[in-house]
Amino acid sequence: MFQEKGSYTYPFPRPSVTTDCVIFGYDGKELKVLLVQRGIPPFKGMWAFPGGYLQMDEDAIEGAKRELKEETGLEDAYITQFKTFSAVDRDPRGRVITIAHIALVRISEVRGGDDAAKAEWFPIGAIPQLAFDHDMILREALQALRQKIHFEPVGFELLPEKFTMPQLQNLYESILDIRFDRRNFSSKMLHLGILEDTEDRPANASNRIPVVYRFNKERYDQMKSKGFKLEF
Amino acid sequence: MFQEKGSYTYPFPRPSVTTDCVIFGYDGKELKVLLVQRGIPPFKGMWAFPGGYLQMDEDAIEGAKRELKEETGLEDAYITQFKTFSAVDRDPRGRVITIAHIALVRISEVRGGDDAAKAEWFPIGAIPQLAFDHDMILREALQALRQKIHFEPVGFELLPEKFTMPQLQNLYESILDIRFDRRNFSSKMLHLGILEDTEDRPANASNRIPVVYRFNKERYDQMKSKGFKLEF
DNA sequence: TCAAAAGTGTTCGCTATACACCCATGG
DNA sequence: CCATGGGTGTATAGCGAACACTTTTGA
Repeated sequence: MFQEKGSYTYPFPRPSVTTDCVIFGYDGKELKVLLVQRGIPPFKGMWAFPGGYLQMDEDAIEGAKRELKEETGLEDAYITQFKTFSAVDRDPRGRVITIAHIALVRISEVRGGDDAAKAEWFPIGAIPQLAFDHDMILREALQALRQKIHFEPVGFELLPEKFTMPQLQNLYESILDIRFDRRNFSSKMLHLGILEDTEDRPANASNRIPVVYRFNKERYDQMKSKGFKLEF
Repeated sequence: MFQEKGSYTYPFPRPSVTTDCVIFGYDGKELKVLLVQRGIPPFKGMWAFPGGYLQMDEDAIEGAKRELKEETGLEDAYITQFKTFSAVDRDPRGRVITIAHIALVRISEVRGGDDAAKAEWFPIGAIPQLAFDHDMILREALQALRQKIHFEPVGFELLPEKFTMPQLQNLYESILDIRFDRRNFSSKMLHLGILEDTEDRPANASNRIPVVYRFNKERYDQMKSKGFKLEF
């Protein structure tokens, strides 16, 4: 898969091209991102998004998926390109442009990476100092995620298959950093017609047992193809 | 500005990186795009978006602006990155990825390009066969423009400084390919509070003289910073 | 006076919002 | 029986959509 190291010569200079993955997860309390600690200079010891060189036989999404799999073991998570960062001096080693992606994963399904690199989940509100221009990338990724959640049911990629209305609400509140009224949130969600009552009633903590829902993707795709807009 | 031709050697292969510009314009009737006809293979004789190699001392937006200026003479048009295309086989000459941009210009302000290449405006509904994967790029650019116009006042970049309500409506209808009710469109627009009556009353054709408006950018920025959403 | 284009206001239904009480469970 | 958390309905206001007639101008 990887190219042999060797010697590649071109008549004009070329930048290196990498893909980076801003991997979002949700632990039931907060929105988090997965970061890896750099073991080598530049920015040794600082944290960064998983990423690496784009191979000659893969496109950007494939590259990002490869990075995601190396870091989390996941093969079919939600992943989407969101912006390419190309500032001339963003990497002190030379001209490197990066095609940045957003991935949404269930933290519970993540296993340790193949990489030796130390990886860790950080809450969105407590991000350590980041390498390169990754603080800017994170800002823009968050903004893109917030935009997206208004029109696409992306939240469900972050929750387990079965979830309760309070969990869903808490996720939306974590992502958008605003509070919703319980009654209004619930009725708006239910009226969208994309949630399915699983009839599951698992024993809970010391309080009333919540209804457990599942996201009905078929229904959503069907409604979308008939031209309805989600708009949350 | 351009690198000297020479010999640049790297330990790993690198893709070429280009920027492309989907340049939209509006002639008062239809939404159009500016295309240039390719004079050399591959795809000789077919049409393509203005674009070219990213230089080592410019970032993607600068590259796109440079291409835009070469083709139209314009230096300060609206321009924004929208997606990077990186399919392995998108260019038969080798691995080339392109950072695609959308530019919005006033056709009347465009002058012939520096390039010898033949450039021409094509209505969105009558696009000739395009080189490379530019048909896909156009589809996605249109989609991005349609998304954007719901939340940002991008339409004004395509109209002359002074315009009438029917012109503005026709532009929206051209971009979104739907019809609006005159009364609803007008009142919705006016209630946004971002249009200013110029008091101009130019002689017209054989009918009632319309009110001439101007986009009040200061007002818009002010409202935006106070957290209002446009939503059209 | 006619044709063409532009201006304008009202009604209705839906949706967003604000808001308070009851229910189920475990301790 | 109490504390905790979850479920539910109603009233109001504002916005989007539907809809028709009048005004201005030049020919």
